[in-house]
Amino acid sequence: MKNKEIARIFDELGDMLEFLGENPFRARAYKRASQIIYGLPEDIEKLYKSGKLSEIKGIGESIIQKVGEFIDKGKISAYEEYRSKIPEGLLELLSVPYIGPVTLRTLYKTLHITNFDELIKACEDKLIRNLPNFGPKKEENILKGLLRYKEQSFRFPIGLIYDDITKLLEDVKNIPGVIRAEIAGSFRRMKETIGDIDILASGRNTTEIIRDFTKLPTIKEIISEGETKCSVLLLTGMQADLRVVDDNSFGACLQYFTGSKNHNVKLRGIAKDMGFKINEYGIFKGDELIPCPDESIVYKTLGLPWIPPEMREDNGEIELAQKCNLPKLIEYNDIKGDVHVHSTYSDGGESIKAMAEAAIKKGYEYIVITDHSQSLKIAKGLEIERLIRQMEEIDKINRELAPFKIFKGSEVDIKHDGTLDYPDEILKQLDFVIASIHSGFKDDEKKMTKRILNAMENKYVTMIAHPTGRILNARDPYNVNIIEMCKMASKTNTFLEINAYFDRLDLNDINARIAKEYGVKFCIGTDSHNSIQLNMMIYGIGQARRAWLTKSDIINTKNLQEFTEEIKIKRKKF
DNA sequence: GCCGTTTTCGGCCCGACTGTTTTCAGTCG
Ligand SMILES: Nc1nc2c(ncn2[C@H]2C[C@H](O)[C@@H](COP(=O)(O)OP(=O)(O)OP(=O)(O)O)O2)c(=O)[nH]1
Ligand SMILES: [Mg+2]
Ligand SMILES: [Mg+2]
Ligand SMILES: [Zn+2]
Repeated sequence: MKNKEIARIFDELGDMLEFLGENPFRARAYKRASQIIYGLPEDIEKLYKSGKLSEIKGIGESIIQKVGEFIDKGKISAYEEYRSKIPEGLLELLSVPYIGPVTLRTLYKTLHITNFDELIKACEDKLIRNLPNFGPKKEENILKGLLRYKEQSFRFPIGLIYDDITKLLEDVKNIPGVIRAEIAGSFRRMKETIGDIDILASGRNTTEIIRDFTKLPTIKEIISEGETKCSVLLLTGMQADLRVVDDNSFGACLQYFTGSKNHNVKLRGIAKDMGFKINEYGIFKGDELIPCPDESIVYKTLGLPWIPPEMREDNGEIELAQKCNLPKLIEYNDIKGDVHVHSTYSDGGESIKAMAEAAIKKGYEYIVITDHSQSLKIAKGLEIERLIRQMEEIDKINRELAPFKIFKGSEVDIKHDGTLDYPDEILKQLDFVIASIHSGFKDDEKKMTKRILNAMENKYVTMIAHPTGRILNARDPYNVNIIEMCKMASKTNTFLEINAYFDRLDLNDINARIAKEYGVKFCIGTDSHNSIQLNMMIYGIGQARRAWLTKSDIINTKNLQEFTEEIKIKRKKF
């Protein structure tokens, strides 16, 4: 799929136009198109060839022509033209705090800065302060921005900072005068990675609340501080934004601060057309303020149902809300069991029984124990004899823990030659067989896709785990053809996993939404290697909600009896 | 560049904080 590649080009085209000082709305149109294409629940090439691209709002004649050019020739001439005019590496500086298109243009035109190192040097040589409309503060800020950018330009996986964020929220709630407080931003939308922490609080004396916040011991540096908001750097290097409003505005401000930006822009545009104005303080009809203590009032005033935060990406959710057609998303308490759990038999840290007891504490009815298979030696993969002994132990524990049920499973390696790591006579004895890739990540698309399709064509393979293999901030997805994988999953009744492990989240939101279009059914598994990790389930559910999945799309929302039947279906139909 | 049962031209979300601007532009949320 060329979606990502094309999206990246349009995003850069947007940057180029901003840098060149073109009409900012034109630049924004490219960025908008980039985001639409990135989040497209289909293959852009297919849409282009069937003429359906023009039906998408925000994609017009010029963009379609460029998409066509890229698909046919692998190049976009207008883009190449701009690229030859702008030094490589220059636009990267737009990601540096305090540097926007105007600043960058001045730096380039006057000091001929073209990259990170030259800009650092210019700051150190105190060349910046003398430029027109610049000064010593600006110079100092740019240097700080450069260092911050160098130190930490990546985004945090949501699971990695979940506890820190909830702790910070408690700190805010404990500030005297705070009435209500909530986490907003990408965290509330359950995005897989989080750029910064956004917290909203309500209270009367906003200035004092903000001052108290800046004195918290977890705060390293204040970036900005005013009467309604402040930005700080935490000791962890993360940025946190606090917004404080009167309690009557809490709902409107939560709506604003939850975003996404594109969702807000779309919503505000609709409000405007209807004769309203929305901002973070409320919704206005002329001069009259309609107070919004509750977020749903904002939506209700526009004749819309409340939209779950996970859907607020302007990916079509507002149109659906207008038709009162929002899906009923899977809820965080819908999960009845975990389908991807390791034990000390392979590389897990706790016994089967300990994992089962932790699952019982979470209110689950079942888990599937899925230790690694024999060829995965680094993870203590199970030889066949050990696997058989494990099955016997599971039988024994099941007698003790009934009616809770431990299913016999395995995470069977799809070997480099495309075969599975256990023979069928063994697989058929297992209740739930996971197949997954742990080697040969560099295979080309044809080979990698064939390996995975082969696995799905095995009668006994219940699910493909972490289907694209990506690791957040560490490894790109391997070259699997998502569409072919989805088609085969659907055809063979093989489930695809939404792996909830904090740095996998695989399938991700976009791919899961694509998979649903092809009729795929899912399980959410945590890939837990100890009992605390069972709690990562929420991140997987978050991605499922972001993919608009409902309870019926996800097999491990079924109760024990139904689940027992569901995992037999593929074998019966084969 | 995109869009339109109020428009095919003239709009495109709205506001806070900072710095050097003596009245507001730039960046960011
Ligand atoms: N109306 C409006 N709201 C915005 C704009 N920019 C940001 N917001 C709102 C919506 C965002 O979700 C929220 C927090 O801004 P952030 O920059 O922190 O973005 P967000 O948390 O969505 O993503 P992140 O993970 O931090 O990159 O503020 C804007 O240009 N207009
Ligand atoms: Mg944020
Ligand atoms: Mg923020
Ligand atoms: Zn695993």
